[in-house]
Amino acid sequence: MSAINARNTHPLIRKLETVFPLSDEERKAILALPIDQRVIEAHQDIVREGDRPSRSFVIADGVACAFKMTGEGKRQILAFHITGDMPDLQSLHLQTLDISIGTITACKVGFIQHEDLQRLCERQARVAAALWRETLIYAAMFREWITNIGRRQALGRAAHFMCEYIVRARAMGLVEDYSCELPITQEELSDAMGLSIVHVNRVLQELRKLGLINLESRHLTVLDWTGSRKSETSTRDTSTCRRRPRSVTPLRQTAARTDEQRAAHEPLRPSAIPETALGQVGILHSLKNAAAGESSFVSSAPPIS
Amino acid sequence: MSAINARNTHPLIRKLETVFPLSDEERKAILALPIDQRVIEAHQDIVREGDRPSRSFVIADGVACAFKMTGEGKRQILAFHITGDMPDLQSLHLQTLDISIGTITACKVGFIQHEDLQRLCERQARVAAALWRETLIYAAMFREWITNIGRRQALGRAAHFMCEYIVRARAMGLVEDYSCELPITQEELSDAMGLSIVHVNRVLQELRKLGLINLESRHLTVLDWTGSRKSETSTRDTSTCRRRPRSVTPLRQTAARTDEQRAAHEPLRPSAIPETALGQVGILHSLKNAAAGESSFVSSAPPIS
DNA sequence: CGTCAACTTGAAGGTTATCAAGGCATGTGG
DNA sequence: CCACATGCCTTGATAACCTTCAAGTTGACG
Repeated sequence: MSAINARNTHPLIRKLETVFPLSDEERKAILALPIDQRVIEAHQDIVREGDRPSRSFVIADGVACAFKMTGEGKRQILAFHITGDMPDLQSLHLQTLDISIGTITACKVGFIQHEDLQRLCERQARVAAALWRETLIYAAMFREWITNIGRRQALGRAAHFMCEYIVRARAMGLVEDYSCELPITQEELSDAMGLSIVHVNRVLQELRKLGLINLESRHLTVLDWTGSRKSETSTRDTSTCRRRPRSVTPLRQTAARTDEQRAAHEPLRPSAIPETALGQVGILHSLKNAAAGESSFVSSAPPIS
Repeated sequence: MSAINARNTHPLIRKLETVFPLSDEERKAILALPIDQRVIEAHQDIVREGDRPSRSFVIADGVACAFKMTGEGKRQILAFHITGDMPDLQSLHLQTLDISIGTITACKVGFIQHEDLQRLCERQARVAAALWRETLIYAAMFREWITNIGRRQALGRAAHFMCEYIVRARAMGLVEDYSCELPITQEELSDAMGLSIVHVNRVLQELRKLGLINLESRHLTVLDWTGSRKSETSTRDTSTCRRRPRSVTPLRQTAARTDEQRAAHEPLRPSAIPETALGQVGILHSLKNAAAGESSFVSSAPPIS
């Protein structure tokens, strides 16, 4: 809310400018898009699996989520969407939606007709590319999400989630001092992380006890971003990796963070501490890549003091 | 192998034609792409997390996988890629790779320079859209994968996986009578499904015991696709869904399969049996949506007798 | 002051991981 | 042709992690 109305710009422009600065012409073209703005109250579905929307939408304010239901009636939340996101941008090319999107908090939502977007894309090639890129970034987030759920246990999973969320919020300027609104209930968190509510509750308490996060009245603060309390780098031992013995470097991820990449983001780089702590290795790395291929994603956000 | 060499066409053309028929001009443009074909042996990385490739590649034959490594050295496989796939197409717009891609079997791989692809996209708008769509389909697969790992337990997870794999293979014409090659070890399966090897082994045996699949010497057959052994539709009861009580229709997925969609795919439609059986509800539904928005994805494959 | 949603806690049981060992096929060199 | 190694699959026992059930607490709000 606050930060958003402060900068009174078109959410789409803000979003795209986290990638590259727009030309006047491009900006004008976006501002010319007919937008149908609405407020949708909390806990409502905006679109549903199986719909064939003729328009997409931007979230101008609030938090929404994309989810699927299992045949058994279990819900899996796939992503939380914040200001500037276009959660169903894919429907521009994929007619039938494979996900539902619902609000978490009340949301200000701007609907844009597909035809208008299509026309914009035809005329402004760079904008088209930026939108494509946007969908690719979502895909990268999904990959991160899979890895988190598939290969980390509850504590690390929650820690990772918090980091990821705050990095994303930061890119939209919603973070100050590693601190942001997190208007998401534990039930919703559990559906996002593939855990039970009860266990999420316990894990969050554990994170608090470890002095890693502060989470109260829907406000999240990451206390130990840099991983000052590292519990030894010992886990980073080759012997840990039983799998894939033929591979040249099983712990490839470590190697993948080149010095160049490291240097570019020093202030935000989490340390190489093991799963149990915040500041998890993979997070920024992937998100950063995903976001901009480059530094722009992170560095376009206001610097953390 | 067999089926691929039989139809001796450009893998990219075959792939794109699962979406819509190409014009002669488009076909010519694709055939004119300079491609660097190579054979890469099994269990080798093709590209790695952190790389900044200047080219993408098509898999002309064989199976590869996209994966990430955790800080702890655990591997999560995100997708298996078969003939016709372009696993790192995203690198066309996202400079730094957030995943590694390695071969499972020996692969015939065709590398295409980004500049050439870019030029193709500029000149053939429909091809550009098709490629964009291709990346969107991958994203839909990732979403399906998240749901599978996050909200299903081992047996259903494995069942779902088998269905998904065979549907994908089928779209490339690699399936006959619900039967295809599955040259993937249990270890690799475990990294894909977020389980331990031991447990994957047990779950596969369970599926065999239930008479749902046949899996030996790297050949998979789905025996009970239609779910003839349904164990009552009883799970489809509203009371099952404790979560999200405010939502209008919690079991939205059911409703989402409209009659129209149903009719279009009757022969392949899995029944609405619970998690424990193959022919899991979500699979075709999402994949189908993801794939074509329409029927084309599935129906372009040779019909199952 | 009562209600409701969200959060919290304890106890019990189920699913899945881990450890350890054995089996079976394939391939290689002597 | 046999000994040996290697990769993959299999099995049993034990323990850890997480879910479920059941109940209680807290805070916001009318």
